[in-house]
Amino acid sequence: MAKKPKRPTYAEIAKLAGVSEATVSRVLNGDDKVDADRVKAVTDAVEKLGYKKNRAASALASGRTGLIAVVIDDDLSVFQDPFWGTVTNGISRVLMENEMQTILLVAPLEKIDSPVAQYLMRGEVDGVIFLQLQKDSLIKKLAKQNLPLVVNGTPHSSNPFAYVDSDNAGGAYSAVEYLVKQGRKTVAVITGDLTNTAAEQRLDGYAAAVKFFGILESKSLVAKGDWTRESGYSLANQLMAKNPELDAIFCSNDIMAFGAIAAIQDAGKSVPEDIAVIGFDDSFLAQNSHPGLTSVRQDIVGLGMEAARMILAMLHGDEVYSEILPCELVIRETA
Amino acid sequence: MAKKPKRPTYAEIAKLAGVSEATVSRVLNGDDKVDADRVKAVTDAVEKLGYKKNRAASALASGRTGLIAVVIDDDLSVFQDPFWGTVTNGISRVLMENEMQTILLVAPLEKIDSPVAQYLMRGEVDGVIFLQLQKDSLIKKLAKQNLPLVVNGTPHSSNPFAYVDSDNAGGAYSAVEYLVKQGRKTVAVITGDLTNTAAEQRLDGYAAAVKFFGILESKSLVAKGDWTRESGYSLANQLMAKNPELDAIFCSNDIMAFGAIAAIQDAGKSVPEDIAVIGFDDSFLAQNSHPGLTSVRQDIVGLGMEAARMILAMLHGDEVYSEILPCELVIRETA
DNA sequence: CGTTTCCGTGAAATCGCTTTCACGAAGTTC
DNA sequence: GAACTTCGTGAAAGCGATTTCACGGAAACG
Repeated sequence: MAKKPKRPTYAEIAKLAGVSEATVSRVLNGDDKVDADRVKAVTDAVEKLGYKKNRAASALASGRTGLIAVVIDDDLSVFQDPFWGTVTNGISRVLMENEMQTILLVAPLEKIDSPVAQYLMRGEVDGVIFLQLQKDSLIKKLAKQNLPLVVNGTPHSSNPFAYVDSDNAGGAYSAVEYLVKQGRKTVAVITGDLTNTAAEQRLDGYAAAVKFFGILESKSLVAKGDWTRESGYSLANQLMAKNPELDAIFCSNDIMAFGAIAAIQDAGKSVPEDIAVIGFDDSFLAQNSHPGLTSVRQDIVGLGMEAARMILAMLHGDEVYSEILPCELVIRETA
Repeated sequence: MAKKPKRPTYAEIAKLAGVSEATVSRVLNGDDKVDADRVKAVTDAVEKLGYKKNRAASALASGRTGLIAVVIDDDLSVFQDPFWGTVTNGISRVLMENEMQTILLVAPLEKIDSPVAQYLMRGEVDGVIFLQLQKDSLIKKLAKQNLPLVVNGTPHSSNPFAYVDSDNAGGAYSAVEYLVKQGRKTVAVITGDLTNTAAEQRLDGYAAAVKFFGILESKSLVAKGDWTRESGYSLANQLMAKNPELDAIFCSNDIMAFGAIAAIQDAGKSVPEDIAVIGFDDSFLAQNSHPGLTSVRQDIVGLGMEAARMILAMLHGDEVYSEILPCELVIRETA
């Protein structure tokens, strides 16, 4: 057991500052109607004693725990994808700066009455950030309880909660725009699993750019993938077979892009000379591959930081609106 | 603000069970010397009321927060590597099962008096798990305070704290063993940054196997890398130049293995026909590359789970010993 | 049997902070 | 200048558990 170095309490501060404990509390919680001299006296005393609030006592008295839960649905793969780790990093950073604690909940959320769900509903945390969309029913129920809540990723329908997401459509658009400006005429797309809003939006961005720049629009240029390398490989083969003119492929993630590149090379063509390839995510993979993959980068840490800021704003009672963060095309060798 | 659904307290349980609050506390905290009938009465009441302890109140009264901190030194790259996310996943899972909360601290730990360090020393958590080795001074100071503490990774010297790590040496050994059994005669190694104990151990494992199986030992077969793809590439070239007989390379991580493979192929040789390559980590990269990389897999989730179990044991007052988890060779196409 | 130990139990104090409430001083109103 | 507000402040009552302490009865001892 850790030995407890006796920490100062309100009693000592109050004595040293010559005020009541109530006033100490007011000062420390930013109540504005306290005489300036007293505020000074208290802050000085706090400084001098190196005082830090006891979170447990504070939580007990106020009912606010100072905890924000980050919920990750634990279907194995989740944290294997560095994406979520990075988002969490951003969240943690912002919360810490604001004296809030990030507590991590990795668990299957299948049922609305799972232990985690109950935990959240019990008011053990001041707010929740969901990484990726969960069962809507749970989220709605929590929202109804007025528990501050932010979701990472765009929901399917209009929803009673705020979310943050990358500008998937914009990112896809800029990838296609770049390809066109490089002189590519026939740009295909390999989508992700379209039940996923991110995949949908990336396809929308592609379609919008194709239309805007007036290059060939064709159903045969749209291949529906499922995020896997295999789908990238086989769909790239199909695309090449159906479209002899094909000179560029935009893939909705990096993994599929690698599959596509392999297919292109196996077909005896070269990247980017014959066919340019752009991925999405600017993953570790993209950065460390050979040739370097041109890819759309999301501000992943930013997603986390923004989610955290939104939660803090909600806690503060402010009105909060969903946010879309811009993406950026990172140009390497494949396009 | 979340509305607080009024939760039951000891008072109600005590009334319903016909005992004092003190007894309720005893039952709920597993004090064994309580009359069996009363235990039954209390547990029944708890069940019936759907009671859950208020953590803040409990923490305030007992001085135990129920929180375990997971500390990650935030030098950017950290959570980019899915390794730590996965470890954290394991930790969180075990702690949650034991009604403990995982709080995430992502912050630069440079100074011993950083905010995070102070936070930890202030007794805001019951225990700490460090992901990767931190400044020894901080850890030692915390250990001196008797704060339960587990480190992921092997420390350089004997230390006053417990750690968990993978059997790096064993993993490397088994990789070389496999290569030898496949008939390879001249096996080189590309090490990681040798100031790192994991890199050191992997090299030791390689050396032990080379000696044991009686294959060629030579300084020219040991190339000192730094974990990067570039080092893998250039060192593989050097190795090939110096050793015409070279027919296998064991790399201390997957990234360098990919660099090596690129070098081999650029030299007009093929993998694994001419030269076999084995990596370490069995990363996402290894699983999704083409050709599939043969690599040494660590039980990453296991590392986290074990660390969590160790912390719990310490909290329980048990003697705890460092643990080394076995690695497993995953055979794919490159060897 | 009388006396001493041992044990399970409840009353009450306590943990450290927040918040309500009432009070007196100062500021307004007519 | 009486009556009414407004405002900053401290006393004190919680928040909901844990833990100390003392008590009475049962068991053990002589």
